[in-house]
Amino acid sequence: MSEGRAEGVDGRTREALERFERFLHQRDLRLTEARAAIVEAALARQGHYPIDELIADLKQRGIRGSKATVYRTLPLLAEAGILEPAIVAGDARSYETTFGRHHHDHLVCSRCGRVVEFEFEAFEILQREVASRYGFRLEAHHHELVGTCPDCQAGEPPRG
Amino acid sequence: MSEGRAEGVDGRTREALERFERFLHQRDLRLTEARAAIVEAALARQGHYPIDELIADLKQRGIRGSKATVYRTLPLLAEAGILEPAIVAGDARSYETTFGRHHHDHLVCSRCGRVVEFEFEAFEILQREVASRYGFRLEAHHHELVGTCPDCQAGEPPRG
DNA sequence: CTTCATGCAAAAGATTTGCAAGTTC
DNA sequence: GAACTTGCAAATCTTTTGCATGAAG
Repeated sequence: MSEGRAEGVDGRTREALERFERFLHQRDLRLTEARAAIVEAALARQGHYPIDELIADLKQRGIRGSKATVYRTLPLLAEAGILEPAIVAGDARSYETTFGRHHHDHLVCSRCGRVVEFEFEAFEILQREVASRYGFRLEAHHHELVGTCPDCQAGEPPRG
Repeated sequence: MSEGRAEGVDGRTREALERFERFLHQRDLRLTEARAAIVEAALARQGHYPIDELIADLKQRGIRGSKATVYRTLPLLAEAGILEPAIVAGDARSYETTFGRHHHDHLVCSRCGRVVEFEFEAFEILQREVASRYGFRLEAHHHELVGTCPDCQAGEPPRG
């Protein structure tokens, strides 16, 4: 990174870059151009994305960031609290950019793959309850509901 | 399968074999020796297991069931409701044998990997609530709490 | 200049597939 | 016999690593 970075980048992305830079400094690592490009690509993404889509995004954009660099950077971004590995029910590894977003969980359509986000405070409360019941200090959770969405129910063939 | 199958097998395993056989019949597939051996190995397992551990079990036991056959059989067992892919937070694909067991969710220690199972009816109720709010027909859910278990908290170095 | 980062290509794993030979109905 | 299975090896895919070269402090 030599010139003024992050031109044309929105506020959330800029904040993410700042947070990442702080995080890296703490470990004597550096915010390089390649890493910044990956942050920008991740922040531009919505919802869940498999790693190779992120790599494709990078190729389309500036062209910087090799596959290996992306693989090396994603765990750092996760540790820095910028993104999270997404629940995987067997398919390819995916991530979700969580920086600057409210916590939410997901409702996934098993037919069409549509993802609906929901927030429901009662879950958070009960989760703390369960953790404390077992003496655990709660750090995170994965919660995903799977079902058939209204559209797919409508287009469904009558039960055979 | 020619000789009397399932000798020395417990009731739950026998029921699983029966269910699987019915499932296979519906599709004009067959309950072969290799498939039965995989069912037995899966039913003998507790908790989460990566695929290669199941394969190792098979090698130890009767020696039948090649890697490819196991990979081909696991999705069938999942469809038959005998096991389920386990939540994966990034590592290797694992399964859990659910046949004949109460539904439960998991509390996982992020330090030592210990897994505690819990049942909490309130979650189930709220999940139905959320699904119906969005018009989804609920089919399944993945719910995992991540934290530090009591033992690991005790053995923890004082905060630096 | 010393340490860290990158890209490429090779390596390592995990999963899937093609196919000839063996089973089951 | 026709249809379904299996095991093996080869083919794919995904992710990780080694290393020489290029930046950053």
